[in-house]
Amino acid sequence: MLRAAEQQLAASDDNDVSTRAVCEAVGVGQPALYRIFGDKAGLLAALVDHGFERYVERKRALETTEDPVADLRAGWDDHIAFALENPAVYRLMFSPTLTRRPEAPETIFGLLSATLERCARAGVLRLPAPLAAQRILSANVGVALAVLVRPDLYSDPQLSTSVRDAVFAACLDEPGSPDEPAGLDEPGSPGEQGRLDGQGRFREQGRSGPETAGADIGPVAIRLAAQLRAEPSSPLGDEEQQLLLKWLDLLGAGA
Amino acid sequence: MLRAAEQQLAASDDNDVSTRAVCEAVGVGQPALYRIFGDKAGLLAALVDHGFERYVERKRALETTEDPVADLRAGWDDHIAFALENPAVYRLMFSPTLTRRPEAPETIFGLLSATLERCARAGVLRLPAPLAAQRILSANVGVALAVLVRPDLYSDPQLSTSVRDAVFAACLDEPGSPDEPAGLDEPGSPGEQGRLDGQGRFREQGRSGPETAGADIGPVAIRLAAQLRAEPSSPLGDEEQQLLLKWLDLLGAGA
DNA sequence: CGATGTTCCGTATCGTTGATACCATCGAAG
DNA sequence: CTTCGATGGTATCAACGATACGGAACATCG
Repeated sequence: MLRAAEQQLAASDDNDVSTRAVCEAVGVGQPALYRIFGDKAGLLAALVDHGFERYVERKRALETTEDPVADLRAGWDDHIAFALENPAVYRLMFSPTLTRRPEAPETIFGLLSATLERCARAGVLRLPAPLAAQRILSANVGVALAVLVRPDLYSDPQLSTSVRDAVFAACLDEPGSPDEPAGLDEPGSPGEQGRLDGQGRFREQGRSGPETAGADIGPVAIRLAAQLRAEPSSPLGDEEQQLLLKWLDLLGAGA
Repeated sequence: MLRAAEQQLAASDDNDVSTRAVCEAVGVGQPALYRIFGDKAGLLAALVDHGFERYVERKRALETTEDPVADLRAGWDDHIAFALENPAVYRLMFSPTLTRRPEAPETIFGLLSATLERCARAGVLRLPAPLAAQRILSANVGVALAVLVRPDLYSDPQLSTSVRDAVFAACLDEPGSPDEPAGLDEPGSPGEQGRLDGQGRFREQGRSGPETAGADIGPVAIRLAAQLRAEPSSPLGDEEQQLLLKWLDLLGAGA
């Protein structure tokens, strides 16, 4: 029945389905639908949940490499690809007019935050993961809806990648920022979004043990401590500042 | 009649109106509506056009200063403000499920491109205006819809400005790139969504004297805080860690 | 084996909504 | 006064969401 509903949804031009048509396509009466989903909104909610399920499943299937930033980019691109491959369901999933708001987006936030946490562990995340997730997802959905609903207006083949890199650049702290030489990438080959980085940037920290994360915190703590010592004016009091410096030295020593 | 329709639209929870209710509110029969707008989609289209009209009118009312980049930022903020002030109409205007697609968005593109051309004349635009307009508008709509439809998930009061600056940074070539004014605004106070625009946005840029070194402390503190949050294992105790994070946030906020 | 209850399905139906046919009223021209 | 076009309203149709009611199949129990 969900299949039939999705087909009819994709076929219809106004992204709406009638319970009669769905039931007739499956070969049952309307009460069956109402017994199963309780409501038309229930049917649509189930459809949305099914869409989110596929979305999450797909996202989980994306292999996680040792480069969390590359995974982040792949996640963005996969989001766009999902939207373009399932336009009807995507429109429904992110439609501003939803009676029942699904809880799946929180799962999405969780997945995205997980990747972002990996970035944070690598020391390239400049702000808390939840905030970065909000920025990334809102922009991602905006671009997806734009190219989905008005491809005539949003016709730049590099729209997605450029907004992606822009938002990422604001959240991450990459050594060699890609920095957008717009138009170098062949517009005709959008499939390959291009290895802007690649060569295992943080490999030099190298030690494959669990110490890697702690080793990344150290330099940052040392740097901050040095800055604080050089800059006496601080919103903190003297005693607090002393204690903070002590802790930073502790973190810098790597425990 | 448009007023009545808009009121009913704002009142209804599913962003839909019935022709009967609208006509009854005005005091006429349904045929009047169908003679005027021809269709329910026509009524909604007129409503959307009316919304775009106000939007454009508002945008034209924004004074143009000698700083096109500031005007660009004001335009973004005004877009968000319009969305928050007219949620129902905005949802309709940018709803993915629209039968009749209005031509007003092209006017919006024109206005935005005009400001961008001014940026280009000032020598700060890094790419053709139409491409920049696509990036800016798609992200702008995405953020607006996000904070409009799911304020519970997109609760960061700095979401709009941060995405704005990120996208702008990718399109423009500013001498002093703001580069992360995103202080960690207290996550514990999500209730106040308002006024994301901008009372003297980057006032801190006024580098007057030795403060320049202090300006670098913020980002480093934010980064270290993010790393610490992502990496629970720490040589510090829980209470110490909490206090340390609080101080780091304080330093990150620059206050 | 028969009675009873539960579950499921389908037909028929209700209330609402979008959309329209048809008639009434009114003002202007002849 | 008559005629005609225009405008507004009543009644109505078709489709839709939603539900009440009855019947069939199956299981359970006496």
